[in-house]
Formats: sequence, structure tokens, C-alpha cells
Amino acid sequence: MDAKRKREQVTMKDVAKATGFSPATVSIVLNNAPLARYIAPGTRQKIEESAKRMGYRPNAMARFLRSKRSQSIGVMMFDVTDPFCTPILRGVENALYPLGYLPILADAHNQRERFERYLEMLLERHVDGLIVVANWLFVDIHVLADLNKAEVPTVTIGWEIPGNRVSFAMVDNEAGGRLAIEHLYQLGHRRIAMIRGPKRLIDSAPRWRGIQKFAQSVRQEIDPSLVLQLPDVFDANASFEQGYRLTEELLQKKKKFTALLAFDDLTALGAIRALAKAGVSVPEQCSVIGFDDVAISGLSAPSLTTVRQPLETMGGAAVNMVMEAIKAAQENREWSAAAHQLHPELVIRDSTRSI
Amino acid sequence: MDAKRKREQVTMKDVAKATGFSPATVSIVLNNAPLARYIAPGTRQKIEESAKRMGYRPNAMARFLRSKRSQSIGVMMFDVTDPFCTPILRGVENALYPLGYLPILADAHNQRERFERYLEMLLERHVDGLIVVANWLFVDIHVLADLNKAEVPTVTIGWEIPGNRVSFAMVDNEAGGRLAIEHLYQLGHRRIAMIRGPKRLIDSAPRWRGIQKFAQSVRQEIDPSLVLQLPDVFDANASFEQGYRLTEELLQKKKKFTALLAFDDLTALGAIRALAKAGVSVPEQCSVIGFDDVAISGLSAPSLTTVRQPLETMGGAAVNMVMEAIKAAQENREWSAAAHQLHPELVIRDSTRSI
DNA sequence: TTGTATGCGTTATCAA
DNA sequence: TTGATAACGCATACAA
Repeated sequence: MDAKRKREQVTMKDVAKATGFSPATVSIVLNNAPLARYIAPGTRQKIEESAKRMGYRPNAMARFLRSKRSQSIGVMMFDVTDPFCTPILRGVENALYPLGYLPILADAHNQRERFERYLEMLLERHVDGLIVVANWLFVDIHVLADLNKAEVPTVTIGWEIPGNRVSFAMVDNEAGGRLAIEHLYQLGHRRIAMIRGPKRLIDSAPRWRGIQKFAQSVRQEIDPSLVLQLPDVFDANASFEQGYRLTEELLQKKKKFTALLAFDDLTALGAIRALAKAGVSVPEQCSVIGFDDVAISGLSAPSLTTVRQPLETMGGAAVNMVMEAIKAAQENREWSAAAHQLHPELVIRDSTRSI
Repeated sequence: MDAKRKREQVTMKDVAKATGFSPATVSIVLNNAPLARYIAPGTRQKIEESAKRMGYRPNAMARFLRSKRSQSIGVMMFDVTDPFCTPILRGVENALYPLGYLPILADAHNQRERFERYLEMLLERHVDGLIVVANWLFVDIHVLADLNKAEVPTVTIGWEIPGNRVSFAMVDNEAGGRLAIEHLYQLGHRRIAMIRGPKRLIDSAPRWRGIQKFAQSVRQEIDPSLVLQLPDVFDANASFEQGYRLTEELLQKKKKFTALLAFDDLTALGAIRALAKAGVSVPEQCSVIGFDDVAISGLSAPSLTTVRQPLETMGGAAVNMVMEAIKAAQENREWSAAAHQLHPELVIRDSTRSI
């Protein structure tokens, strides 16, 4: 039974008063500060016991004021709703947890204005570092500039910022593109429809390069009439709809192809939907491969063969990189941005087969 | 070119010095405090202009120390990876944004230990309120107790905590169950297989009750040999696998049914997979209905008919409720927990058809 | 081995 | 209309 429901916070001063020691001593003990080595065992025990009994809980805000460490990381996503973001978020959270850090979440909704406002808010909160999961967002050059001048250690995932201030983690898109086409080629497919990524998206070009290089290496021509182009649309579900639409158009033109290589998984799912509607069964009559290995891909019918981005790993890598940068800043060390390219992995499921 | 890369924070004192006024005046002006009414327009302008020019940014931590408001809300999820969580997170974020609040994210991974550690961390950070997205977690009675004694305004989503300290937002499961069976019934289905929810999950019982009541109301018997039971497993993808397995067993027993009512969407997708594998086409030979309307459901092939939980709305509702509680606490008002039941909605897609 | 004093950046009270 | 001062909770330099 509490006398008051709204009890006050127990502070170090309270613990000090209760134990008869000074707040300084209490601080030293409870933080296991270097000086704690000189504290008498009995003192230590008394303080620790009292703190526990009284329900003492350090005040992170007050602590920050002295230590300048907030033990929190700002995590900016371009769109939490995008299935691409969830595994990254998990990866970030999971790497932060053992470090005693907490993520403060900001969701830009793919809007620059929102991004900027959130950036401001995160800086007011003095996050120790920033992890930015970007894609469309960075189409805008200004946002880029914002990040470069942000006076906080920053890492981006999925986008590279020129300069040596911002580290990034990113999948090797070129290798991924190669993996995708190579798989189809080895299954015997020669007439392959392809849906290229939006022009302004950073992943599109290298992924396409991987495809081209492989085609050249096996002296296989890419039929331009089978190559489609995703438009520049900023929306999580857009690629599904566009995949559907483009595939439908292709079918109407009576183009012949035995396989379809989609820019990403949602596009692939849209394509499968269109194929199904037209009575083309996957994979019997047409193989389809995606990219990303988003959570849905394993559950769809047929389950989707795809090139996996190690998203959760990327989240973890990003955490390691910000932590490095934070440490460097604290120790006033020289430090320069790092780049982390992760390997994609072919995941063979039910949407592709040999002919 | 900065002389130092690591520049210091611009404080009110700095602005005060630059303008020749006192920090107090600066504070009054920049916060538009009540007293700002008496500040000379010229003063005001000079201060605001200088603050902007110097790049002054309030320090949220220091501000908290005085005001006791952190402008952040702890958001605890049982598993961010669960597709159930994402729309809720979006709803929360979106409602928080215009209020100038930021969510601090904690992901319990369905583990009690982790939940408790995170709760502690959030309290150290003095979140103004707490939103807990629960399901499995709360199977554990202790966690429940933790929340009741937490000295912070709290709202749960998807689980009810006895007592009048914790508000909650939840879908009307009974109505949802009814919606699902009613849909199948109206399509002419009479032999309906059902996969019930895990026994320990709070949604299972009311959802089943809705089904039973409807069956009674139309004098339709529920064939016990067509009723399956999801086991108590704590994992996001478990229900997919279990749906697959249970359906497979049902098919092996040569049970006849024209429709299948699954506890949730993932279970339904698992069931569809099993049906497809056995050569039973959906919806031609068997209709399937899910529950939740998770993001995947609209994209799967066939797209899934389901009972929609307004997840994003629930997130927004939760925010409103914590804010109420926070305001009450600040004003030292009496306040009692509220309950918010949201209406489910039938979403008809391609996985069901009439016979 | 422990205590005293100071300041982190703000805001609120009171005084001028 | 504005300024001086104190206090929020903590950590550290220095003193004892």
C-alpha cells in the first residue's frame, strides 16, 4: 500500500542519507567507477543493499548531463511499413541490446520534411549515434547534405553517402544481380524477361550491371523487348502493383519468355499474380526470381526463389560501425568512414525450375 | 570549414551572451512561456534571430531535469518481426509525431527476461508513458504484475490487464469470429474445418465463442473431427508451419470439408500451402479464411479473405489513451483505466467463393 | 577510504 | 520588462 500513488524517484542522495555515506561514495559504488577499488567492502555492500531495497534506479537524463552519453541510438527508417525494414530493425535492436543501448525510432514515411524534423528531434535528444535506413529518401540531395553535417556519428544502410563522414552497410548488388541471372541460366532459361529497378534507386544500376556482365560472359544476348522498367514511385506496395502491371503488359504483347527476373520480391509477387491471372502457372510454365528475401517470400504460394539480402546482419553491422565511430569520437581519435559490403545469397524455393 | 570538427553544443547561455540578455529571458522567449507576453518585441526578435543563426538546439535531457517530461514513449513489442506488430508501430509513430513525442523501442523477443530488462531501461530513461504490444508475453503472470506496479502511465494492445491501472485497446474477437464463420456460411459452406488458436492466447477463446454462437444461431453443428487446435508455440512463423501441418493431417485422414477457417492469416497461408501441395485448389475446391489482415494477405496467391484487425488504428488509439493518462498524472487528477474495443472488418479477397 | 564542491543546460521563482 | 538565483540528479576533481 503506497501512501501516495505517485511516489518520487529515489535518488543517490536518498541512498546516501539512508546509508550515512555521501552521494559521491554512492555514485562511485553503484557505477563501479575506478575509485570503487578503494571502497571498503562493507561500505560497498551496505550501499548496494540499500539501493536495491529502496528501489534506486539511475536517472538516465541526469546522468547524460554529466557524462554526455545518452546510451541511445536514433534509428531513422524511410518507411517502417516496408518489409525491407523489419529485419533490419531487428538486427539493430538485437545488437544494441547487450550494449545497454536503446533505439529511438523515427519513421520518415519517405518524406523529406519528416526526415528533417525527426533528425532535429533526435539531435535534441542527444542520441549517441544515428543509423539511417535509406533508399528513396536519399534520392533527394539535400537530405544527404543534412546527414553529412549532422554532428553525430552516422551509419547508413542501403545507401552510400559521398565523403568520409558517414559509414554504410550495403549488399553487393552487382553480385546479387549475377546470382539471379546465373540461377535462371543454369536452369536452362534463355528467354528471360527482366524488370529493372527504378532509375533513381541506388541499387538499380549495379544490380543490372551484374546481370549484363553475366550475360556477356556466357555470350547470351539480352532481348530489349523483354526488359521492363519500374517507375520511380515512392511507396511500399508500389512495386507489387507495378510488377503486376508490367507483366500484364508483357503478356498482352504476346512476348515469349520462360523466366522472369524481378527487381525485388514484391515486384516478383506482383508478376506471379499477373501470370496466374493469365493462366500461366509458376514455375511450370514460367520461372520467377525475386530479390531481397523479404519475410513474405517464404510464405507465398509458390514460395519465391530469390536473392537474399542479409538484412538482419546488416542491422548488426551498422550497430558495430556506429559504435566504432562513437568510441572514436569519445576518445577524440581520428576516424574515417567505413564501408561494409555484404554478400547476397541465392535462396532456391519453388518459383523456379529447369526446362 | 570548422576549426573543430567536434563543436560544442550551443546553449541558452551562449545565446544570452550573444544578445546581451539573461539566460532566463532567453528561455522565456524560446519556449514561448507565459511570461513571454511581457517581453519587448525587439528583445524577442533579437533572441529568436540569434538563436537561429547560432544553431541553438534545446537539450532535451537538461530540459527533462526541470520539467520532468521526456517527450518520449516506451513502445514494447513482443516481437517486432511479427507482421502483427508493424502496422501497430506505424500507428503509434504516426500519432506520436504531431505531439512532438518520439517512441523508444523495445523488443522483448517473446522472452520474459528481456521484457523485464527493457522495462527497467525504459524507466531509467523516464519515458512519459508506455505502450505494450503483448500477446504470448502475457501468458506469464509475473509480467503482468510488473506492469501493474510500473509507476508510468501504461496502455496495452492486444491484451487486457486486470485492475484499473492499465488501459488497453483490443479488437472485438468474438465479433471477428462471428464475421469469419458467417461469411463462409453465407457462401453456402457447411462442412467447415477450423483451426482454433493456441489455448493460452487471450484471443483464442472469444474468437471461438463467436464462431460457436453463430453456429448455434443458424442451427449448424460443428463437427468436432474437423476442429483442430494450434499448439502453444512462441514464434512468429510457428503458426504458418502449424497451419501447414494440421491441414496436412486433416487431408491424410480423408476428412471432407469445403472450407477452412484459420485462427489467423499465417495459419491460413500454411493451410493453403498444404492444400496446394495435395492438389486441392483454393478457392475452387476449398475456401480459406484467415484473421488479422496482415500485410502479406493481400499479396499472396490467391489473395486471402480475412477478418481485419484495424492495427494501425489500434496503435493510434493506444497513443490517445496514454496521453490521457499522462495528462491526468501531470494534473494530479483522478484517473482510471479505459478499455477500447475496436471493430473487426471482413475483407473479401480471392481465397473464398460460394458453392 | 570517503566527503565536499562544482557544473552539466534548463526552467521557475522571486526580485528589481 | 528583465535578471539573479536555485534546483533538478549525477559524476568527477580535489580535499581530507
